[in-house]
Amino acid sequence: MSVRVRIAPSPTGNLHIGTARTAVFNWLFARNQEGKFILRVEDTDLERSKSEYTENIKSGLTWLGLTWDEGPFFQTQRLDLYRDAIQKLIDQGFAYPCYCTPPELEQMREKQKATNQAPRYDNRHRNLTAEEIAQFEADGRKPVIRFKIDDEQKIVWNDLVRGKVVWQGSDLGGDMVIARTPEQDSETFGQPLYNLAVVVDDIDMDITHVIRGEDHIANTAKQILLYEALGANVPEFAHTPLILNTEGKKLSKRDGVTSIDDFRKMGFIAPALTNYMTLLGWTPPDAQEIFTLDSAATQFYLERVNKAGAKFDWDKLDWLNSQYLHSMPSDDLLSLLIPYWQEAGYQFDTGADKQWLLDLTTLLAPSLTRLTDGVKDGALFFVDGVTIASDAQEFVAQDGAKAVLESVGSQCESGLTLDGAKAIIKAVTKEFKVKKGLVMRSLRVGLTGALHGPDLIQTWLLLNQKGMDKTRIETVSNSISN
RNA sequence: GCCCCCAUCGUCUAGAGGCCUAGGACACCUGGUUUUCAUCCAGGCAACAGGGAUUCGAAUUCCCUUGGGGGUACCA
Repeated sequence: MSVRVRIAPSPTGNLHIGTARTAVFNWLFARNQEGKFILRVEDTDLERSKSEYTENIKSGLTWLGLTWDEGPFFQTQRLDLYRDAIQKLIDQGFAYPCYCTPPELEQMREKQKATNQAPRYDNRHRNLTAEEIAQFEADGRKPVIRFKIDDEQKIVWNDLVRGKVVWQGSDLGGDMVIARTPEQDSETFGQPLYNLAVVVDDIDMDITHVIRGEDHIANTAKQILLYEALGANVPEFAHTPLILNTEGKKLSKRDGVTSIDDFRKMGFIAPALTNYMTLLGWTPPDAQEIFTLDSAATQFYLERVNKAGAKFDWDKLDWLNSQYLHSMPSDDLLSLLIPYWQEAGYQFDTGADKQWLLDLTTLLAPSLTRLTDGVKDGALFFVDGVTIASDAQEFVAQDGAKAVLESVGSQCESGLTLDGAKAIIKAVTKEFKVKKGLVMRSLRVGLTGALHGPDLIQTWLLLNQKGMDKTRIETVSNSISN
């Protein structure tokens, strides 16, 4: 049987890094096994689900390169399927109506906690008589549907990343709710709940491997029972470790930046992000740390996925992102940078300025960690005018600097070449009998207002092509007193 | 509380009984390259949670302790 896996996000928020990482593992596994990767939107929580989040999830997965082979499927469009399954479970005696009210359940749990017992449903309505049911109905109570979970039974599965996992039925919290209270009088039961819907869908979609976060382990035990009651084959399960925050807790929306959208806006690129997410819990056999999704897929095995949670490390992500940015062809990098520059309001013509933009990209590339650094570093080249840093001001106040700048400034002409620039620097060094360092550093201050920056002559050439060198040098030299 | 899972440098990890004096990467520190910053290169610091058991031999197997995490809904 061919492999079929799925990513099943719930549209209650933007695409989360944890969901994305699960998607990565599923995608890699599907690719490795030449199987199918399916997208299913779990929107049975009508209260919290929003279509804008669905769009965000789809665009996020696409941006990351995690394309799906089938779907997206929506659970809200498959309600009949769940309804049939629930009815079947009731008919076959696997499920029954429970008329307990939320306050009653609340009270029951309070009592259990008070006596140091595990809070659970005590299965009190499992064997209601027809008379009792009639009485509840007459009282106007509406039932939820509960699926019987035998306390005595043991649930066992061979987890593909954890090995054998054993669960005791009694530790599952009692008979589980699979359908909510009906909202309309005509209905005998309401909306399906997560565990039921997941199983029905996974059966219907012939899912062979369920790869998901470790936080679902307890659900797996419950779901296996559902598979069996529905007479379906139980798929393989693999529970991946969680991504943890700095405190070592499960990364949640409250940890600030967690949505894929946020990472994109911060200047991370998709290949670096997927590379990093993969590395969080998995290492390729060859120990290579920088790899594409495609190459990882060729050697991806669930058995190599770690068991322990992994803390999210910004430093490592930054490093990976910078590696990608540094090794990328200039025109690729340029096209990534352009949107950021445009958003910053920088004026340029992508046609006429093409070569200039490419040269600028080459100049800036080694200093980029995130694409957003290109905005900061590029300001100098797109925005006229210069502000002088205090240490630069100080440097340029020394003897000779002003004269050097005035001399260089007077020699600035359009059409400056590399050799021309070198010749001017050499001539000025000779003329004033100063060290080359003084000329270079003064010139840097004259051109950029700072003591540090990328290659000076290239910087000069680029500014010259935009006619910004002469006036800038003059502005700075005029600002020097004496 | 109860149940489950997990445990190697600060972080991500390699390690399936002798190859481990525990390897790599990030971060950090030092040096080199550079007019400077960045890049790049070279080097350094730094870990098997603790205790038992098995074994000639344990980071690797087993048990206990400790620590961390997850779950415990008419959320997903």
